[in-house]
Amino acid sequence: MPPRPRIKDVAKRAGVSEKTVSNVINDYQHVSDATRRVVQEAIDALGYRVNLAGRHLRRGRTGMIALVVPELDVAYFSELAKLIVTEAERRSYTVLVHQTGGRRDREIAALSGFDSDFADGIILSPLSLLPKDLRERDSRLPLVLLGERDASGVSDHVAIDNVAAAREATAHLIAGGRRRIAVLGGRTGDVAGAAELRTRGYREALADAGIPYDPRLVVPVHDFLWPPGASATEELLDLLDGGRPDALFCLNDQLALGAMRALHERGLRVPRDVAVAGFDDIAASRFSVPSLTTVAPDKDAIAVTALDLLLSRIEEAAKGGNAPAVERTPPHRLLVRESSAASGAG
Amino acid sequence: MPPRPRIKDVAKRAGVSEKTVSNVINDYQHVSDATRRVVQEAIDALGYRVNLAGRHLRRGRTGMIALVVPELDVAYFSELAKLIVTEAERRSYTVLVHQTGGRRDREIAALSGFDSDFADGIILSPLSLLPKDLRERDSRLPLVLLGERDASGVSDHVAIDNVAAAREATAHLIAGGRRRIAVLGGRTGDVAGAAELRTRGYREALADAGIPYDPRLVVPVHDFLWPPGASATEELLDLLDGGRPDALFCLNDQLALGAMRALHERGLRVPRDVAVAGFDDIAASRFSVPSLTTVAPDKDAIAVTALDLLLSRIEEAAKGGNAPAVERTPPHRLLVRESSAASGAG
DNA sequence: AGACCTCTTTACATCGATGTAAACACGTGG
DNA sequence: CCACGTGTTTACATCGATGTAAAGAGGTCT
Repeated sequence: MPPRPRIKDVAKRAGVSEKTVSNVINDYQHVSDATRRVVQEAIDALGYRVNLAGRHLRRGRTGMIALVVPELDVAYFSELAKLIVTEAERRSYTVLVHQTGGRRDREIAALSGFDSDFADGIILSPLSLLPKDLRERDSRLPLVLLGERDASGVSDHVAIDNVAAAREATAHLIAGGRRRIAVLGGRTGDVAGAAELRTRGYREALADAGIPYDPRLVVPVHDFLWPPGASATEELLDLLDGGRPDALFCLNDQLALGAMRALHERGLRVPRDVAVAGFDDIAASRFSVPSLTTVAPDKDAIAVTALDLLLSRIEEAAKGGNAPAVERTPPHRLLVRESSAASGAG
Repeated sequence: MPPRPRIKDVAKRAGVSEKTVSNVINDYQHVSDATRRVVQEAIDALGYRVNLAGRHLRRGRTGMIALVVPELDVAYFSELAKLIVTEAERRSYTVLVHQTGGRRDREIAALSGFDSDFADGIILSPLSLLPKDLRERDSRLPLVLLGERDASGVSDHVAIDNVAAAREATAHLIAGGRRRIAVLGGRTGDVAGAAELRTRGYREALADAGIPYDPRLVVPVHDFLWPPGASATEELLDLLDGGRPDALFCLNDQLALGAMRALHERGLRVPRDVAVAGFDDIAASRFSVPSLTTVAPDKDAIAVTALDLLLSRIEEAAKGGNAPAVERTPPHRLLVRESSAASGAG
């Protein structure tokens, strides 16, 4: 089989210059119809396709963006990845996927494109990144942060209003007659991560209802997955002297599903004995038994907004601009399902 | 801020030629320690990082592989994607992710690298691709197919033994006293897709046990997701004259979870009234209520094998070789959980 | 006819890194 | 002392596409 044809070969065959072929490929305005036709025929005949390495080198842009998430198999991130890949494709960008495992060193590496300048921009969903890491970043690579508060105002940021969302979810549980509401995955402290913000919203809702805050009900977990959800639940159920919760607000859906599993094993009924609410609205939550009440971030909006921001940053960077960082807050809503029906007695 | 340094700048600063810098970067053997040190210092001082576009153009390889799956948010694929991305990274490759939505035209486009020659190789998990599409493929881009039978022997292929796995799962249900076993997502026909192969295994198990085959119990579905699982189940439960199934063998776990949800809504208990088994062993299946019996393909082995094959193909292609297509069959095992406990009466 | 436009096409340099092949340096053995 | 080998460094061409600037073609207006 012959080697892949190059622009040179197309030019030769069409009897025009290489630049004219390039002009046809790139839809340059001033190309006569006749020339265009001849060139196109040569392209088709030879089966020519542009060599992206050459184009990238010359243009200085790759047409790729990096998507960096903690783990691809965590439903929230895979659902988001799906949307971002799809949306990027619509805009003629290809997505490179990296995983950090939530490790700070990996997240820092991502900030500067993993020691290469390959992607035109980065969408990063950090877990452990500190504000100072952002401030100390020396890369000019366009960057959009997802989901965690960008305390430094250093880069564009897209996240729902975590405090408000958590407050609504907690208020909903309270409205259902629950009083001892635990937070799985909760964390207090001044790091402004998703866990802290959601915990803050929870405390605000308690305060609104005049319910005293019991720190024993805030259970940090290491991974936001099923098993920690189950074990945190076990732990809570062992609380004595009336400390046992009548509701679990889980900071993501996997924790909630793990929790429901543990409740089931203890013979407790959801929502009769314990109400459960989650966060993220992953697809599985609609079909669990019982179905899970959860906060649904508008993932489409998140994906579209992140790409809008990133691509306009890329535009801007090409022109040498440097506009101030932007903060976007896509909507969310509370989806009430079976797991949080009002308690009978109260 | 100064522009990004190039090899030229490093060379100037270190007082050596550009090629020597390149040699240092690429760990070329014959570089004196003194030179190496000087160059490394210049690299560090300037914060030099290779420009991949330049390297790619020169080398003719990009260091990227494309992973093409139907949908990233389908748990089986996102779990696989996680493993493949991780494994590729270990081998210094970066992964480009594409989604086909299971559409044949997209899968065909993937076969030749989506009209660009960007990736060094492709891992494709097809749903609708036909054997003839493979035979007609004119690209020499290294390719590994996942999960569907490569009837044509045209390219490397990695898949578990779907027939045997389905046979084991079905036999397990039969051993638990079930006699009317439905197949959700089943399909008869001669296309050798996963659905057909698994259905074949199911029929073999029935034959082994001397149970007559009832075509009404084979319910094709369009998407392998929860809602079709639920609606197919509704349909089966409406079967009259003793046609109602006492077990559901679902060709993936999402179908199974949707089915369990539908059973729950009809007031049927799993496994007492109806046993359920799935396929794929997605993480959620371990924590559903009841937990789901399922066939667990060895996903690690699949990921590692696919990368082994692909990378050696890439090696080989660089040398102009052309070894015959390879077929690999990673192991699988049946995970028996709550959803398929033996029926009481029988 | 000549000056001047606009539209189309082209020659050439360039993006950054690296393979090739040759030059250079330093020993060793005859 | 010179030929030769091993190890190290370098000049130069090259990968493929495209931006720049200028040349060519054809027409209009005076």
